[in-house]
Amino acid sequence: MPFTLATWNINSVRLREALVVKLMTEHAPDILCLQECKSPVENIPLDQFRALGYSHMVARGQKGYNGVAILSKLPITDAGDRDYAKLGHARHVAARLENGVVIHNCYVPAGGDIPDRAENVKFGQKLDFLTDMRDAFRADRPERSILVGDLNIAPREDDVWNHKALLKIVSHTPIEVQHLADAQQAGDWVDVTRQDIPQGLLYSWWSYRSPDWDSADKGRRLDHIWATPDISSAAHGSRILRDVRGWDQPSDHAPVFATFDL
Amino acid sequence: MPFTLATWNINSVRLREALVVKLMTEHAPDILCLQECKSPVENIPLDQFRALGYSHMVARGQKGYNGVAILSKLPITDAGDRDYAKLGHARHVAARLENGVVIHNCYVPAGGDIPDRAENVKFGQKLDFLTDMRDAFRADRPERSILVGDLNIAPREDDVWNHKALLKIVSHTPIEVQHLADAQQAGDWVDVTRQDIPQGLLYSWWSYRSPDWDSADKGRRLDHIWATPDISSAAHGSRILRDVRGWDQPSDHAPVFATFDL
DNA sequence: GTGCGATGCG
DNA sequence: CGCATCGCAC
Repeated sequence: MPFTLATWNINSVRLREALVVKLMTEHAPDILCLQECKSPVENIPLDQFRALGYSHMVARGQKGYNGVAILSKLPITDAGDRDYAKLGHARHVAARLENGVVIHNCYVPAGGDIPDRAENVKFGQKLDFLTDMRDAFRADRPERSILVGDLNIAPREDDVWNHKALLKIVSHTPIEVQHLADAQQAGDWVDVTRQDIPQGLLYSWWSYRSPDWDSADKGRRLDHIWATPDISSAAHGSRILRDVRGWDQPSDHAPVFATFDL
Repeated sequence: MPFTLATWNINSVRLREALVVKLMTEHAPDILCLQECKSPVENIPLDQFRALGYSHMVARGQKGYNGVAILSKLPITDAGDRDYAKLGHARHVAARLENGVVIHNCYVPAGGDIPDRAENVKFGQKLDFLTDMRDAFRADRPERSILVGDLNIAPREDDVWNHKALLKIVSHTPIEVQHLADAQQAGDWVDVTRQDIPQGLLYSWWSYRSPDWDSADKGRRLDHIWATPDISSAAHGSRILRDVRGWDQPSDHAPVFATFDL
């Protein structure tokens, strides 16, 4: 049975409940992974999502920051969470489908403004988070797994609007890109989006600070869908719903989609 | 030339710009006096009001608190402000019409919760504000003048939903009512609203805290229109637009109207 | 630019 | 309850 999966940094699930409903109604992914819910789990407006067929949720939350949720039309069970870098944040949760496939929903720390762990503890935490991810995948090699989320890193030159200009900007520095690559390699993860769309500029995030985000198009691909090699060939149909960034009172992230024939 | 005047505590003129526009469009007072603008004067959205014919404004503002504005279709000139009780707040401004009539727009301090100046400095400031008003009217007896605003006192038994229950509640305590009466008497001010509507319960404010404000109807008449005796007989047509309290995202105050044939 | 918490004020 | 400020995060 094929299923479609989406990942979306929603930047407050309560404030943007209507946008989640709109995405569910108009695009109907079978599984929707959200980041930055900024809400305790009990305050996520689950009833509205349930009414649209999303009967299952596995989530972790905290009061005003972070928070990840997996909403699903298909039955899922809670597969636990990881506190990478021991930050005490709600930045990871996993769910298991009935076919055994495990979905990891991640929200990697943004890392602050200064790309130097000596000057900026947040940047160190970001690197540590990725290192802990790497070590976890090394220790327990994932199988039949999908990893999605806001990884807050644009790894490739064509994942940013200006590679040279962003080399010193957090999200595209070589050290971050290397840490992400190490984690990816440790799990043997296949970048599904780039498997489907190997060429060309591709973004999933545009800053709020530029009102003309669409014409200026200074984007970055921070949101990712990965899969382990045993199921990566089942993936297809990747796309980023850029239009969603233009909806009313939008998130600064656009949802990323992929379909798996499993 | 008759003119209609309204007073309205707007509780943020920027947030409720659309409601001001709606009142201007649907009820079109010639002069609209606002209190609790909560905005520096330069941030009041004057252009929108100008487009509806309100070409003149006389206002005083501060950053997040207080603030009074007189918007007018008729030409007005700035007639100064008073810092009663020396609070350094934007709680009074006056404007002069071409016929010489002076309009005072006042926002009397709310006075806190405890009706005791020994325990609550805000209550003392409220009384001092009224005493300073009284002394100013004694020293310079107003003529051909109108005084409007949120006076934060419901003077009469039928200005509150329960006289007995509110005798110890700030806004209806005997000492406040006496201070207001002293200020009124010092200027020989005529309560225009009660001149027109001498009998019956009359409110202009319903707390945000009760969701069923309309059915519970626990209101108070805190907003007033007064006039000096030389022009008070020209006043008629007083009304309080209770419906406005039921508009979307409303102020907790309803506008009070009167017409002057001058 | 946008949202959240805490706090002051009404 | 609702609005404003502030500091913080992204």
